[in-house]
Amino acid sequence: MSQVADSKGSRARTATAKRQRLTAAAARVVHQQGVERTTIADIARAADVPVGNVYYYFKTKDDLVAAALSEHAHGLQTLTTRLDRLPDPRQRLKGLVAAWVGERELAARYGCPTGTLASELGKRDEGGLAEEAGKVIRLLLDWAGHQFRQLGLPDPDGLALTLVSAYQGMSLLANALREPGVMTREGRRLTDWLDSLPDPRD
Amino acid sequence: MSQVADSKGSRARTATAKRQRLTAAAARVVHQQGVERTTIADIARAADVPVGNVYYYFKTKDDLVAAALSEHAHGLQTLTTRLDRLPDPRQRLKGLVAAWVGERELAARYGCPTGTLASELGKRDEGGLAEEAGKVIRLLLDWAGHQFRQLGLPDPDGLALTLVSAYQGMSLLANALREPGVMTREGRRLTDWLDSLPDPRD
Amino acid sequence: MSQVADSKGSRARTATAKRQRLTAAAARVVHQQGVERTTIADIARAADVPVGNVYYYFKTKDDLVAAALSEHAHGLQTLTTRLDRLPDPRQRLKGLVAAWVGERELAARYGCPTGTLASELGKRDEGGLAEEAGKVIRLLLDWAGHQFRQLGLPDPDGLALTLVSAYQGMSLLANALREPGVMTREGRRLTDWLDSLPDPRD
Amino acid sequence: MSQVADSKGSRARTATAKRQRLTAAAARVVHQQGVERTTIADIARAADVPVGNVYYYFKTKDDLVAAALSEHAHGLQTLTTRLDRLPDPRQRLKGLVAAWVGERELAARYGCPTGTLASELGKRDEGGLAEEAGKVIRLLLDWAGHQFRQLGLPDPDGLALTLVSAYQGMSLLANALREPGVMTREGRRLTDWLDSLPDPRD
DNA sequence: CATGAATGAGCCTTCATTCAT
DNA sequence: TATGAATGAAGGCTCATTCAT
Repeated sequence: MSQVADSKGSRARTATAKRQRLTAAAARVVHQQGVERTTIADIARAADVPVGNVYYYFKTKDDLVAAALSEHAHGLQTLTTRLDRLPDPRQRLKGLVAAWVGERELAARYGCPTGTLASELGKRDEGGLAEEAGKVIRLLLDWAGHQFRQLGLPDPDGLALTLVSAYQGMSLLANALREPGVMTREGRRLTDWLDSLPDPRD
Repeated sequence: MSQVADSKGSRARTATAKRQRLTAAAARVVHQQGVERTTIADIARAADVPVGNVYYYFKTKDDLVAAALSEHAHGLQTLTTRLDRLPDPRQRLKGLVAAWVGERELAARYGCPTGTLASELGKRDEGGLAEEAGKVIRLLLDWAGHQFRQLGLPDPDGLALTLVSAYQGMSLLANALREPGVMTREGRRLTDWLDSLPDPRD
Repeated sequence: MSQVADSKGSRARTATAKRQRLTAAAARVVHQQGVERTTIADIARAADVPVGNVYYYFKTKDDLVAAALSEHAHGLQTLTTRLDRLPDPRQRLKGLVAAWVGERELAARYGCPTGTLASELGKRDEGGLAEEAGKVIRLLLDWAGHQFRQLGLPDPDGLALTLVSAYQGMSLLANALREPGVMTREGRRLTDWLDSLPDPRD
Repeated sequence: MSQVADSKGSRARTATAKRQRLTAAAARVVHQQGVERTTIADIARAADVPVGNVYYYFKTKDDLVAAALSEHAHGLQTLTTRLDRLPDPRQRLKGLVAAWVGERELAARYGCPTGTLASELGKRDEGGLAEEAGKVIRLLLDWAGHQFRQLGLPDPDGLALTLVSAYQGMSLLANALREPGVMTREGRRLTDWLDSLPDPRD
């Protein structure tokens, strides 16, 4: 009994693992090369999966891109979940900024994964992937808005917009100029800004 | 003789006009569709030039992209030149922000022409087009830095970075969320910020 | 012990049932979609059998097509066996025509199962399936020839050919024109023709 | 002037010739192999055109099939136009039958070009090619109906249906049985039938 | 210089068939 | 026997680029 279960479980586990490998590879390669320049073969190679087999897990290339997107969303949620353990909303926001700065090398090389993806997908008409990318960014906006709200600040959503917008801007510039230092500098500015905000709860 | 001259002149003029039409078309279409999704045929059609003829003016597709890039650089210079007529650096910077907000519909649909281009080109290794895109953004940074410097503010280049970064961020978010309102809101914030900066020259 | 026996028996019965389900599904789906447009997966789905399992019962796709063919042959024999119960050969032939007309909706949508299959398989070189299809049609020719012979008519095989040919023609036209009425009209004509034939036995 | 005209003409002629070659090759190869088993490469090879170039003339494979269909329609009209020169409608109809019988070898090998095409296309849902095939067959029905009408016979369209139906049936059987003799025998029967019809105009 | 046509490499996707358990 | 997964060979189609005139 347990053998059968194990057997099935192992197969399922393998299948899931492969799917996961493909998703992760898609997220990584698409971040690095962009959607259009990324080949199914590229992703298959990165995931060490035969090309033809990719289609067993993802019906189309767009499905893979969607998976990459949700992988980024997942990474985002992992981060915010971790930050949520911090007691103070302001600390959480500063932790977010710190995380961004921590990724400065990647950002300087390839930009923000979600932002560049949204940018590229935004130039499409069909598929609905652009909307999907927008949703991932909204996750971040919502979380940040929640923190600002907890701080009791007026217009928390506006503040979130400013924060996330600053992140996207600094990522894009760091990337365009190939200068991780942009992340450091603007990150510090954001941290200072967060510190400067009053805490009406006092 | 004069006929021949006229003919040549007219041809030359025509030729120049064609080149210009192609450049403008490339800038427009690439902004809308992105580099990879844009076909030489797309640009040729938009410029009303036969496909085969494009290659007389541009040796490769990358040359056309470079032309699109310089077209954006040119547009940028036209704008800053106009703003330079304003007497006050602060007014010039606010004029820049106003210009950005004025393009909010386009930004919400396709993002910042230069920013999205830089983002897409940044995912390439070869060609040097990424560097080219960086240069165009630097033009903007330099101009803004110049204004902040004229205002006598400390760290003018840092302020320029913050300003341009904010622009790229708000364009990307407006685009990702398909909300021109982001441009309006963040534009107002930038204007307020510019107004809030001291003028050490006083 | 009896459990094991039952189990085996049930399995065997199940296995046979599965084979039968696959055969029936193949006949149906191939009739509807044609050989080339039909996927093993299509048939497996229609038979509610896992794809991988199909190959336990049929070594190749062609084997499945052959099974579909013999399924049609079987259906044909079921029909002629039923008609054979009628006392008069002329009644039997008219019964055949009536059966054809009874299938007019299916014929108008997908043509004669055997005829369209023969037509498609006829465009192959290898495999011998074309011959197989020819044999099924010959079954019909033989049966009809037998009836005409019993009627004592001269050239009974020629009459059979004319009859079956008319059936194939009207099926094809009904299908091409998507008009079941063709079956009705030509069926009536065939019935009248059968009635008009003399009965030399009188 | 004439040089330019010639030059353009020659190019146009070449292009047209190539298109024509592709159309003819498509008609031929599709007749022999069927739609699904025919690859673009097959047609390209038969027309001696590089594969990639095919798409300059035909946007999709279906376009090529449509071209093959209209090629058959064209052949049909060439035939009927020739027959129209005969003074008597009955002679024209008998001429049609004779033409069919003349093609018996091809019919025995590959069936009626239009009929088998209609049969294969009829198993599709999309594309509208099935309808197109139906139209080609209607051309034949209409012409035949016109002849019967000129003969002053009652129900001329019904007679046309019977005639064309007989043709499709005998082609299919000749093909399925691989016996050109079927065409001869049934052709003779049709000729006799046409002769047996009264001429109400007498 | 202009232009329709040509070329070929490459990409996404499908599918019959096989494998591992 | 059963079954999800794996594999690899095509096939349709696109497109940057080149050619011939």
